[in-house]
Amino acid sequence: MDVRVESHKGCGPQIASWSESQRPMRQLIFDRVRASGLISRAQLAKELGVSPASVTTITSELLEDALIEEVALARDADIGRGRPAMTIGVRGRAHLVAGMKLSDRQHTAVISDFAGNMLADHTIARDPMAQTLDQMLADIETLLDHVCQKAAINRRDLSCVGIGVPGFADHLEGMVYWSSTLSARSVPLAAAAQSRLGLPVAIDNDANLVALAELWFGAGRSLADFAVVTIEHGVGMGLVMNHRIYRGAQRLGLELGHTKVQLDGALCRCGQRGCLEAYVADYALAREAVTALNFDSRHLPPVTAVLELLYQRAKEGNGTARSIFRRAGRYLSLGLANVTNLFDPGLIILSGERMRYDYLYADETLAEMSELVINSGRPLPKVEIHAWGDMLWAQGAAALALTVLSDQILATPRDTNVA
Amino acid sequence: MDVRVESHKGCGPQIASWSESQRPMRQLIFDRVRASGLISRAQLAKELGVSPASVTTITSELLEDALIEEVALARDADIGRGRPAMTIGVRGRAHLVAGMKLSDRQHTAVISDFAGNMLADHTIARDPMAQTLDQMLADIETLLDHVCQKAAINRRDLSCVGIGVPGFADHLEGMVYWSSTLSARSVPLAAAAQSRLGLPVAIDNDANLVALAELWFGAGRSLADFAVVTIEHGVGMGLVMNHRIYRGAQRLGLELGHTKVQLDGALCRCGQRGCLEAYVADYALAREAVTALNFDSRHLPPVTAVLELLYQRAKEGNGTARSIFRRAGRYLSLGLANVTNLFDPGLIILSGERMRYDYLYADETLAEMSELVINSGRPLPKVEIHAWGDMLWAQGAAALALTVLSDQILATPRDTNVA
DNA sequence: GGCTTTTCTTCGATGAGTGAACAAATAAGG
DNA sequence: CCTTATTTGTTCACTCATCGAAGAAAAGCC
Repeated sequence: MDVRVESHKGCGPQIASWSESQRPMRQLIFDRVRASGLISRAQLAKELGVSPASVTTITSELLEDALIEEVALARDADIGRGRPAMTIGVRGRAHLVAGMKLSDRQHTAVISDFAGNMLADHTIARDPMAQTLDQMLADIETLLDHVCQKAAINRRDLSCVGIGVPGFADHLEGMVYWSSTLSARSVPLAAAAQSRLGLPVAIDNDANLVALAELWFGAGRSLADFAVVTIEHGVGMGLVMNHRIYRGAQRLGLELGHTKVQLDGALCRCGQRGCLEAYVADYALAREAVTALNFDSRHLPPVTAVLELLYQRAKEGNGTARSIFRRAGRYLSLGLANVTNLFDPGLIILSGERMRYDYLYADETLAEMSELVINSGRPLPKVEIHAWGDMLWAQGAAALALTVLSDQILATPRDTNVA
Repeated sequence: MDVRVESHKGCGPQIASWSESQRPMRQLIFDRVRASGLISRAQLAKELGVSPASVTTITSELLEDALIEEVALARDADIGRGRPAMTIGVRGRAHLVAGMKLSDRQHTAVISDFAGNMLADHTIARDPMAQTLDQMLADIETLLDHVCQKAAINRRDLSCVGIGVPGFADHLEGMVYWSSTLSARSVPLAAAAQSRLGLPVAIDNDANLVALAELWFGAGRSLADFAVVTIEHGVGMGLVMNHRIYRGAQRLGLELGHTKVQLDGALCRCGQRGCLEAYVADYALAREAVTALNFDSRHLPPVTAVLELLYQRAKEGNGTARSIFRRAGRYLSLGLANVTNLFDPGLIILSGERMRYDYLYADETLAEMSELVINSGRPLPKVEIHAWGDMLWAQGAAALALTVLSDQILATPRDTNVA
């Protein structure tokens, strides 16, 4: 009957092995406790879709390991009858981590406890010049010691350090392939810092840190997917997909600042032409400002001062100054439209100190963006402006350290880390 | 001692519930068998990192359900000593599915068995005009009946139908928000086809089908991440991430064709200006050709004929014709560079019948692309050209139907589908 | 003071997966 | 030809995570 020849050449994706796809419930429960701050066991069971029995078992293990603690709820909080809930939260004192953001003009660091409470911060200024690895390590060490002193702790009390750098950083490999702050290419920063500090170190691209900060502390906490676009000395992007940072297939993607928006366009500091960055980053505005405001090119004030002056002139009604911001705004809207067309996120967060130059994000810009997004028949992504400072980036680095740390602690078999 | 105030406001992403993250081993084993074509139980255990005992248990269940079958290996295949392996493969006869690709000038369909073997195909030509939903459903029904007849099966023997359409299609909701082939917007195509055909129907954007086809049958099978760019009447894109199709955060992303490559640029058929499509899609070339070749604008030949002529002229050395291809090539390289800068895939597959106009993908274009990709210190993605026809798209649709079908069969508790 | 309600724990049951032993089927070697 | 080594596949008792049900604990309500 069935004379059809059945070949067996196979089809379908060749997916990796079994063990990787499993995320143990220990981690899920811990993550949930940390995300909630304080939560009762009953609530945990409901939210995770797990039996109360399992929650009891696992939380008692975590309590025994002193990773979480029971906290009596404030008296006025529980309304309604029934046995009052005993809430649990992450035990902040269990571990301490540091987060640092290295950038062109300053390095910032924070100390955070295991529950994500910020205990201290510190900033050191620096010259915007590329450093050698040794210089950078020295800076890192100094900064770390200062912030530890502020938090009244010893450096050895830390369990992990997270570091964010501008440029091409591979989180997984711990490599920095290029950074404006480093003179050398392909630097194994994570390993170098780890041996210098005697502490576990995790690194990442700085834009990812902002995304992580929004995911951990900000607007993104309740969202599965959103994008963060940072505009500072360069233009960066971080993307959260399904509650995770997406770093590109080979972990060096999302270089929004260097997507081309114009063939043979404006010169970018990367050496290529037509990059988005070459139209909207601070140096792009500054170099036009120098022309427009007739500066003496031999005695240029710092970039921030130039921009401040340009902003003043624009507010006063100076047409040339306005047109500079105007063009940057138009290209920004084009860049955001492309992000929307490609990633279709539900929310785009614009971040960066310079967001206060509101010409950049004027309603005009957002309206333009909506005109450049292909009309798919569905609502456009919301756009939010978060003009937070460098502290946020360092907090993202702390969050990075916390993920690495807690994953490591919880993944290992229990009896090895009873300490 | 520790007077630090510990607040418990919580931090970290708020991830969804437990049950979703689990993918049962039944599915993993089945997927692996299908991917391998023929594989022994011992090999399965090794590749999945699972004990042989579990493999025996689960495969015997699958055998009982007649989803897989034992196939004696060819005599000359087994070299080496030890008990010869008994290989298993997906039982093709277990189910049949259809895949269809609807496009402007033709509709294509294939019949595939459960193991992914193509049994028959059929194509019907049509006028490039938008249809009503009823007309499209009629076309679908006719096409399906024809291809079933060729495969000598009854329509009711099918277990699932996969359909790909150009435009904005939401796979999850089964909605088509806009398509060049449909006159109406926001059409619930999956539901409509399902009730018309009396069969389960899954739909998707057509570019995703090519990505799926590459993932199931082509170069992408061994890769976790790659991108597919299709150039036909429009420019589409499919992305595979971690062995899965990525559809954008809200499932309508990856509209590469409508990313803007020029402010106030060429007019696109979407009504906006500066879309990549407006420079490299077939209609973009054709409208320039009409000017360059001095056609009588009242009696235009079909687009394909115009392009063919343009290609001839360019090959003969006609400067204007060459410049048309040249410009398209430059913008294509810009688009590919942006894909690389954002997604950083290891491989980009260029697909589409028109890839034979090799001016578009000349070494020149690829060289240009590499100059537009930011130099991260790591190798550029490979670019492959696959000039396959519409049949590939329909095969992708069949793969879509197979994923939906097998996930559904394997996810349900076992005893309910012993039939 | 009962009664209801909610939280949390205890304990036996269940089921998925494993390890180890063993049966089966072959090649290599004397 | 018979033994030995080797590989495949199965069986079965065991572990471990999770669940359901029952019950203990701690409140408010009447």
